[in-house]
Amino acid sequence: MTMAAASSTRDRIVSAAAKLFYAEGIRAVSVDAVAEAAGVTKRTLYYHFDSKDDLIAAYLDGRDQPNLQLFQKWFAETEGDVATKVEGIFRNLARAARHPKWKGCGFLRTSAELANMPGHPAMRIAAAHKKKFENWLHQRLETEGIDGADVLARQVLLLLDGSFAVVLLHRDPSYMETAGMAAASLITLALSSR
Amino acid sequence: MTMAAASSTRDRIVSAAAKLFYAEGIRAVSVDAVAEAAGVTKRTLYYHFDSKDDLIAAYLDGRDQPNLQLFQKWFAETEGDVATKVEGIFRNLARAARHPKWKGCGFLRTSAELANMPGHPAMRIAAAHKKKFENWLHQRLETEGIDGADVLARQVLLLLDGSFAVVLLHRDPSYMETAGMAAASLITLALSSR
DNA sequence: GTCTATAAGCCGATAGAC
DNA sequence: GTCTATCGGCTTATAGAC
Repeated sequence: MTMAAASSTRDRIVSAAAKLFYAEGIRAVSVDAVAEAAGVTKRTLYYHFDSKDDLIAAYLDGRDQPNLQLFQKWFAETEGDVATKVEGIFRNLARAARHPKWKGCGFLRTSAELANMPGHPAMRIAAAHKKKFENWLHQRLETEGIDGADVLARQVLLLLDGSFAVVLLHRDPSYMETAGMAAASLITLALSSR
Repeated sequence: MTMAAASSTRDRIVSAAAKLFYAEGIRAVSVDAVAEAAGVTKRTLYYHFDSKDDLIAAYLDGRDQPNLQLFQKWFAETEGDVATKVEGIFRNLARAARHPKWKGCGFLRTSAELANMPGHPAMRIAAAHKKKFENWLHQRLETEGIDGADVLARQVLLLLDGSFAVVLLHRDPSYMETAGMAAASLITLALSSR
């Protein structure tokens, strides 16, 4: 069926774009390179996407749910109180960052590249992604009866995104464990004053 | 004198590059654009710099000391204990981030763009810059007799760089004040257990 | 929906004159 | 040290056939 084939082609293009954009950066990767990696011609790519900007947005949109679910899985499978479970996210992230292909957070790196285009569709997708994580964490902390769970969720997010940036710069994943300790300290402090 | 003229021309090129690279991103700005903004021809630019990569490194190198001194000034002119003085850095940064031309941290944005070139000269300059800030803060905290001042300095750095990334994404400088509160909490906690 | 072919222009970098 | 002029290649995007 033509529709099914179209959908599958589109997926292959997004998948190839995701691999290249994440590995090399958005502006460093040409539309030609994405088309070739996907095994289609440029004309086919432009049939499925209006522009390169449209393709960038599709790349980030495809990473939204998988990334969120990974964080939630790491939280869920860590045993202990909520501070320990949050610290588990940082520990797992440090492990992931030791993989040679790790290149930081695709959402943050894209937003850094598109800093001069605040209204870019990809910027809105990235902002919404980070907000979803913050809201999810807010709920987890509020369930524990923590006062100021909203502020605390933001502080953990700041430590998380800070560790993405710093580890990308120094190539030293131990900063992520240090960030996790800080997050656990702040949460424990809040728990102790319930 | 020819030497003096050469030096001044070089400075004008670096200054024009800094303005454009920071405002629009490294890969979004062409060598032609930098030359035109500096009021020289491309041939003159290539007389002073071996390559665009060389120019990028000169841009970041020129921002190293001014940025560090700004942070130190904000720390020095804030009244109070060391936790309050560190929080003063975040408060001043939040004020700076409200300027319409603010586009995050040039060092972090450059490292995000060059993530696929770990050995790039600009990456080493950026990493050294952040390390200098961390070391300076480490000394300030150690002077206060804090145990684990090295870990604490890293956690403040993580909050600082996290706030650069998050504020750039959401365009909401209040995250910087939230990060400053977290930094102050962590420092106060360490002070109380001396 | 996918192809071949190409437009129109910008990219980093260089040649050679003065 | 700065200029004019230009190279070869790559860029996003499109025309038109099937």
